[in-house]
Amino acid sequence: MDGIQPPGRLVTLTDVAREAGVGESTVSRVLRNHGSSSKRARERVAEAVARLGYVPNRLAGSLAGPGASAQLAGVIVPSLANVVFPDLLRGLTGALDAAGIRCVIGVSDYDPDREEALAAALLSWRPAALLLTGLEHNPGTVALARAGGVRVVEMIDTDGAGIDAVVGFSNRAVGAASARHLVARGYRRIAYLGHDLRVDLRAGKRLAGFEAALGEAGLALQAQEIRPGPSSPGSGRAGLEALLARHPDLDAVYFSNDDMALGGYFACLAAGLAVPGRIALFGFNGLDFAAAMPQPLSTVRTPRLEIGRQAAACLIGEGPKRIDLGFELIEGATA
Amino acid sequence: MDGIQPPGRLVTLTDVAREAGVGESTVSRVLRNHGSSSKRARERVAEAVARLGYVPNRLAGSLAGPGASAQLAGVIVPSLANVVFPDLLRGLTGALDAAGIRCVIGVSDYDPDREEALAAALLSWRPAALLLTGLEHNPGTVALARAGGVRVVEMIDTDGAGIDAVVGFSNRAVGAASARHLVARGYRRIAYLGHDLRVDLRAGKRLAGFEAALGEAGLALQAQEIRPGPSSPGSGRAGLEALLARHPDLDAVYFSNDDMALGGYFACLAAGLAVPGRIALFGFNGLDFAAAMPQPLSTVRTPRLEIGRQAAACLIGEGPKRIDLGFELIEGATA
DNA sequence: GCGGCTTTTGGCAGCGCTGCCAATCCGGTT
DNA sequence: AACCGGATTGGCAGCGCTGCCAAAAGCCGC
Repeated sequence: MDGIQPPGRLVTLTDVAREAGVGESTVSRVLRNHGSSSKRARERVAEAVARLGYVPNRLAGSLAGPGASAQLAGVIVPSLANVVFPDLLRGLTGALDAAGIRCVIGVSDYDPDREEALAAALLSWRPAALLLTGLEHNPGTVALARAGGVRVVEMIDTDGAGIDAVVGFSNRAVGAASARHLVARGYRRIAYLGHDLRVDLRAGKRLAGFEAALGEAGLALQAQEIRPGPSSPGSGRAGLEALLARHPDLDAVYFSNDDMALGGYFACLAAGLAVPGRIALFGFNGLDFAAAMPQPLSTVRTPRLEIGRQAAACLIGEGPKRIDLGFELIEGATA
Repeated sequence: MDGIQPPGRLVTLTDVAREAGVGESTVSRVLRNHGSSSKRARERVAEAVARLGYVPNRLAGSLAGPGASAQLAGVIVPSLANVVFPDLLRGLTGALDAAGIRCVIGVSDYDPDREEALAAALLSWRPAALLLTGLEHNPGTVALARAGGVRVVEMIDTDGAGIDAVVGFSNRAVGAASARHLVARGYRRIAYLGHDLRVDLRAGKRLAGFEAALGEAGLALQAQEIRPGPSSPGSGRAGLEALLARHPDLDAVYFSNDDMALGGYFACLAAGLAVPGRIALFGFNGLDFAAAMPQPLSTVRTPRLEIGRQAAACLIGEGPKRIDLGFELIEGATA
């Protein structure tokens, strides 16, 4: 398999051509199944490839080809700690795989400057597309994306104008729907419990939509608890405990996401507070565990995988520029 | 920023050289900060780069350089649905970022053939390293990895021989430690509840270690429930319900991971079964939520991020070939 | 103002591949 | 037997960059 190569040098297409006794162009054509070639040529090339263990060098291939690399996609996500983004990647890689496109990933840690640096770094691989999260970016990032000569897809958020293609749902609408649900269920003394909003702008948009809808119902947020650091069940539990200590009269809490809500639920279990009788809980994301809870979590299911898939479709088959995939409110039993 | 380029062509190093009034080699040297250059040259190049919005083409750079691309790492994980792998990626990207190395990812869906195809696809980008999950691969994958002329790092599992470098912990030892813990706590009628073992070989190794340790204590697994599909809280809940229906006399359950265990905990809450009085639960992974539960989950914390970091170190600074990062048994309150 | 030295510079080949084009081949015609 | 159109083929330039090397520039002391 690994042949008798002088260890320093890998097998090249030229080696294959020599071994197969055909020209380089023939090998190239056969391997890419592009243009015409005789059965005999195909067989000889296949044999030589197997014999030498040839692995094409796409660096060279992409450089020589016309549109530079059309085989890589640059993806920048703010985090990998939040299930949302791996789910997004899952949808992406799944759909891109079939097209032979690989994802090169960058993690911005919710830092726009880092995002910009990553955009430049990823563009230097001349990807077919640049996939960003959200609509808010540094001017420099936008300039890079525009000048990069690549398709740009902004994922998850549709509340605002995008650079090129946008695939996601309206976070404002999610917040509004969540508020309307709580109001309709009769909750009046409602608080918000979230993680750092300065970094997670989409959570901020949900909250804005939530407050707006509350306002329309003549209500206002009774309290707001913002926990430092990333969202987590631990943070949600501590947050709800803190919130209820300060505002014992609350009857419902809107969490920035399901992880926080799960922590809140644990806090209620631990303190023996009836859910939703004493306090109602409402999440966001519709994660797996939400449905498995003794009382299914009331939340909003977001089409994370589908966003990834549609984003992939956007770079392959020139789909529409703007796709709103909506969301689904899950009534659950906690609110 | 995006200059006055004819839209088809991106700015090249030659353009920068012309704009700056210096030679191409000078631009190259300045940009890579390699070799000596005058202050004046550096300034002129910097200006030209900014003026033209130049983004280097690493495809070309890597092709021209000596060791092909040393700036990409190919990573193959079996799944992105299990938090473990995003965590791994998180550690990896974090550590690799500083070195300017980007990860190209492939998701094998626990399929060795797919893994092999992905290995070939990733190697075609001439990465500096190939990072695999686990130690079990197709012969073809191993051959590719060896012939690829790249550093190979196998992550997570240390129970067996690796191709090149191995970073992880012993899954067998985790299983054994978990069993000893349960035995020491007095549990005797112990069952295993997991997801499909044929695909998740590491879960199988944990179970093997678990059963071996049980055997040493003169005990045997009372029952075993394998749920189809991936692990999830929903699957864990349904699994525990099924298990207890068949074997009401169980006093402890070892889950394939925390997600499953969380589902089991929910099942107990829903059925009003005392944990650990009526039934003890033991997980694996040490996820965030485990500590936030009303009763902290008894589990084993695995060094997922650290595995990623050490794997990164393996490709940068020629670290040791084999790193066992161990694990930590968390006593919790559920077992 | 001139060697002798170091620093800085530009030209150019070539990394492995693909696209283009001209050459060759094949089978059937005339 | 010479001829024709399409299928198949190989040669070679060139993608954008880096490494090498020789040339040019700068610097020192005399």
